[in-house]
Amino acid sequence: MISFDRFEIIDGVPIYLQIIQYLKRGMVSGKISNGDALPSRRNLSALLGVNPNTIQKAYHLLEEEGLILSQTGAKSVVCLDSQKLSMIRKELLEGDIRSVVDALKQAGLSKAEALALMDLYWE
Amino acid sequence: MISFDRFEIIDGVPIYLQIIQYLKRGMVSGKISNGDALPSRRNLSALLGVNPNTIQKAYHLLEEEGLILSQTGAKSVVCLDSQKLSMIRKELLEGDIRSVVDALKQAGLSKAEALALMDLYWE
DNA sequence: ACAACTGTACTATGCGTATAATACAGTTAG
DNA sequence: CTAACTGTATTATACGCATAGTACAGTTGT
Repeated sequence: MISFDRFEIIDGVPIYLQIIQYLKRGMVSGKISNGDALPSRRNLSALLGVNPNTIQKAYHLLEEEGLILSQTGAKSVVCLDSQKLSMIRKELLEGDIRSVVDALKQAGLSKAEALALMDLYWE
Repeated sequence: MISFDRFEIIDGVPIYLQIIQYLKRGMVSGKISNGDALPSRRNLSALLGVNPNTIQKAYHLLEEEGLILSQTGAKSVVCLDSQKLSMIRKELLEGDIRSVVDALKQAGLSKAEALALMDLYWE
């Protein structure tokens, strides 16, 4: 069963997007694999303290992306292959890096300063 | 006059927050200094293609933070000292770095991989 | 002084996110 | 089989973001 232990809601970002992002990052890291069962919509909503409809929205979008499979009555299940995985990896990492690089450049930092800062904050 | 030449709206993030962030980053980088005049609400709204009320919201919040001064009839003006500046610098950079470090860790990257990726995408 | 600009205020509308409550249909485990 | 769980669907409400339009008060430059 996929765990949401270290999941924390950031406000300002839509919750259903954070859930999708969390699961995709789990897939990229290898913590979540093909065939893994997802928590039920009702369970996860209770665990995270959000509305079941919010979980449904996240799961539904993942289904549309072909990353999970759902059938009425049964638990939803991760549906992943190496091709999908490398797509997600590229999409996620590129987005994360581009946004921080833009931000730090706009703040006037040099590449060296940026790298030093990231090195410092890694712990 | 403060320029918004290289400002581009990202969707998914509230526009008024992007404007605030853009100005703060300009202050941190030194491109925006104490006393600089801001574009009028109407001008900037036309330039960015957004509603004047959206600009007003951003400027109003900056006023509440004490970073700009406005008086009816006259242009708004940046109000900055070295103390405010170091506060903003810390707030901005810490936020940017923390979020990307969290994201990359969650995706299973090592520190070295993260630094290499940032080095690669800096151009 | 006057016209053109400035900041400020207010109402109304639409859209997306999130919540709440309810209902129905299919699976699964005892 | 049956009870408890699953996914799915619907309606209603509330809030924040953004838009549109209008209005008024104060400044600035000619």
